[in-house]
Amino acid sequence: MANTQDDTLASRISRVLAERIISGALSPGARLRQDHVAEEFGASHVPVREAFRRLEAQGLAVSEPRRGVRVASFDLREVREVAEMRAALEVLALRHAVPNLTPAVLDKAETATATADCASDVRSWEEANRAFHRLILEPCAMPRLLASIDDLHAASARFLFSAWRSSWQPRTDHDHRAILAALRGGNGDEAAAILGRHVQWIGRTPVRNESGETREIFSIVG
Amino acid sequence: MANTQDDTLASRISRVLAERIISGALSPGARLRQDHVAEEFGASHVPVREAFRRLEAQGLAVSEPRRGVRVASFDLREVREVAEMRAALEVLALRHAVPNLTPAVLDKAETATATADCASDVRSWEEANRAFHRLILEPCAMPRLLASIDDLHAASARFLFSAWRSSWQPRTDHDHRAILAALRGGNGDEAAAILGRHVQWIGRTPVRNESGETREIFSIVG
DNA sequence: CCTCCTGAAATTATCTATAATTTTTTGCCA
DNA sequence: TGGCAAAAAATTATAGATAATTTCAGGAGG
Repeated sequence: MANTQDDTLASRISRVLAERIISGALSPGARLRQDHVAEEFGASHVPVREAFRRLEAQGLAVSEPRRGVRVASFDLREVREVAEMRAALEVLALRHAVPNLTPAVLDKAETATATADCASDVRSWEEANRAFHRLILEPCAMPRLLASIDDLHAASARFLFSAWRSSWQPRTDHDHRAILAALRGGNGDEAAAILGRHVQWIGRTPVRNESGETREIFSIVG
Repeated sequence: MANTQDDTLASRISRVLAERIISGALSPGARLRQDHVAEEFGASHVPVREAFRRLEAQGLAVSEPRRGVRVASFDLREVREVAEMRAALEVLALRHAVPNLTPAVLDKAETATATADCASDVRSWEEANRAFHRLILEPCAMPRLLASIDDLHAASARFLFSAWRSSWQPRTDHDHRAILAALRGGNGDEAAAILGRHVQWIGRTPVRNESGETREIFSIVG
């Protein structure tokens, strides 16, 4: 087994459910029935309820008393809200990270960007992109700020996977390279400015729905 | 009774415990024992555990698997972190609130500031101050952002009550008035700039501890 | 054919009781 | 006094029960 030591059952359940919500395996509005989840994980309802509370706090689920828990819905307004919050907080984190950035970290970030550029599917692009942002922000050493940014990245990833369900168009991330160049040149203000603009960029993806109509779905691509 | 309908037991318990943590009735590092809490509220351990998860998400408690839950500790670095996060997010919220601000809202905010200036104790000052910030930010209509700001205000209040345990020195809040003047004059950028600087102001309070030594305790006073 | 109502089934929220594990405390002995 | 072992307490989890509420399916009536 080798999995029963580290942390609590509730947190394992919440991680698995979070992953499913982010990936889109659980659609917005879907009900999360505690007894079904409990049965699936071979657990009782107590840890399941605790997992639900965590998902609620992360904004991935909403709960109405006596009516149960549902996967949170989202719309263009929330995509914009998350983009702006990420811009504000990531800029703050970067400003504090700048004095602690080492060439080694910047090299790792460069590698992450290269990985993202080569990604052939949206899942691996998201993973590499997130790694890039994490790498350059982590040295700010502000745990509460980093935790908030992580939650916003989870929301971002959900929007992204919902827009690019299967297809993915590889792209070269010029912003990431410009940020790295500015950081290497010791120009923290410029790097922060590019990052703020970069994160707020909202991509449009044309999507054909069941009835054959073409809609545009919006997501954060940065 | 009239209290058993509205919401769930778990959320009531978490509200009461949050209130105690913020007010300082529960000190940093204090253990929260689920059975004791359950007994006090005449509840079983299940809703208590759910309440703990919410406190954890709000940053008011920390949980170590198998070792239970404790009231979160904090230090000057976290005070600074919360101040900077508040500055970043409140500025963002104000920028979006500006187009929706009405004279009625600004009048209410002015009243809140007047109430804060007259406050004779730190509790009522904090309440009025929070009302001021809420009033001018709420019209941004960004629920996720406002929820984050609320959590940061809870943390701020905790720092504040810890610094000004009993005493409180009334003060006239010139920043609040300057913000209102700028907003009335249609100068949103200036209002946002003052707000950003205002929230980052960290007050120092000399405090005498048990051994008679004088230390300085820091908190956000805005 | 659609709408509204009703009753059955499902679900939530809660409690009690219990077990296994782990941590903390206590108390003994050197 | 210090260190170790036993006892006590606490956490995490299960199982089963119950009251209240919501959901849903089907039938009566327009």
